[in-house]
Amino acid sequence: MPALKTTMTAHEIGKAIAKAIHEHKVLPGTKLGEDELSEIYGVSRTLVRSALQGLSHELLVDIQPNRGAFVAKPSLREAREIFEARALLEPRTARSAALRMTQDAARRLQIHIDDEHKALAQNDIGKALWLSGVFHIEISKLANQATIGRFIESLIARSSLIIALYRKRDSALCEKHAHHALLEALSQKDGARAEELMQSHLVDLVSALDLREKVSNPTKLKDVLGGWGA
Amino acid sequence: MPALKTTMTAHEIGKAIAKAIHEHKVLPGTKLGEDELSEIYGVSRTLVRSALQGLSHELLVDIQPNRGAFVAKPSLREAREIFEARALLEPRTARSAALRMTQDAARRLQIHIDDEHKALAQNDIGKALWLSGVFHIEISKLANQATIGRFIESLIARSSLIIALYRKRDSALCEKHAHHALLEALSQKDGARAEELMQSHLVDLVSALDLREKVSNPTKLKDVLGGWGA
DNA sequence: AATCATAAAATTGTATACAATCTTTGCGGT
DNA sequence: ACCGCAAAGATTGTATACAATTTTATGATT
Repeated sequence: MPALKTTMTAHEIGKAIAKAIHEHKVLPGTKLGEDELSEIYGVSRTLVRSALQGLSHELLVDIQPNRGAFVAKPSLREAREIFEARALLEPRTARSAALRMTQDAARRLQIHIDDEHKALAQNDIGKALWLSGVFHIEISKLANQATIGRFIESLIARSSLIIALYRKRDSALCEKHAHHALLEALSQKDGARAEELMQSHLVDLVSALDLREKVSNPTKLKDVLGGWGA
Repeated sequence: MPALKTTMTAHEIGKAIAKAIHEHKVLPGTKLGEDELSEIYGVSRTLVRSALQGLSHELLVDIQPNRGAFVAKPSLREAREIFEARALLEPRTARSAALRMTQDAARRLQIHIDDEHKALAQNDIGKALWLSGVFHIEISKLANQATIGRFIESLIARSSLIIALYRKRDSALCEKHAHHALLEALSQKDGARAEELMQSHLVDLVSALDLREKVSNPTKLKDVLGGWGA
């Protein structure tokens, strides 16, 4: 058992909060009070603030001056942009990953997929969501392009916010077979197929979202509620 | 004249340092001491640290634990990755920008180009470099894709580090006409041409760099210096 | 009862104080 | 002279104290 660390670093705290966000343990809009967090992690507000500023830089939390930090609520516009960016970056990255694929990587990804299935079997949606994101990140790491990989990582983190906000009712999260098929293409070093699969996988992800403009126009509130006593 | 601000915010300090880096006022590897900066900007170390952490997140500065912050020195590998990423993102973004081009934007970009020429005429290389970067950023803003725009902005900022480290001797920075040609294509809403021009412009930028692997292998030092007294 | 003004409480923003770590300097030994 | 070691100095890391702002609670007025 590892010696218990005396304190957490700001980076670790940020990671912990990011994971909670990714797992939908805390939902968009949730206030992240500094005192509360410093209590939780047993550190002073200094480190908490540092962590929150880091998350704010990744657009995972929204820091409002003098009001505090809140889990970000990406707009519809941002949501669409993020998945457009993913559609631009990830398929190409999957292709690169396929070309550099190794036996060892395949084994690790297979274990990862098994974990995803286990989490789903236990109805641990949050964990499944997180693992699903990590799967995409692992692929981008295989492509060995740290720069683009960082972008993808950032996009995936924000995607979890979008799923929390805009998921269609009773839509499956990640089709079980999608990741498996991807792994297969990668294992066979079939770059073209990996690229295609990733592209369609992302389309599927978007299709599980409702990114239509909301019609609720406040000025029409009277129309809706006007006939209450008639 | 605006009322003189009592203090700078962390964000403003970060911007100021980033601009100095971009303009090659401070070169890669330079130590950014906290006391020194807090003296310069007239704030406590708290804000300086916040600013440095922000810059570190953008990979513009490298924070070494217990040792301090230094202007980042991207490796050859990173350098190549960054321009690969730019080649992936910017041409497509230029195309989008062309489709949304307005008279007003054209005017602003023209003024921008004039400023670039002025800076070059005055031999103010630093300012010219900065303006050149801002030109690319402005185009990406026109594309109206904030997400990808942020990525591009980050890549351009890091590019200035790469230029500082790897520029070939006496290579022209930005061919004068390149930006002008781009503006022309944009003004004509010729997306395809803008995309092409941006692509070749980036190729030109890379060709002004020396991204070959350095041959200096420490084990061969003896070979090089062995014959000193013969 | 509802609303606005005001005061108290809570929270964030910044500076400072102290602790931990690294760097430099000076000394003694070989 | 040169190397290693130890103490002093300088710098970063964290916590706390105080200031500024927002939020909530209270109460007077219409």
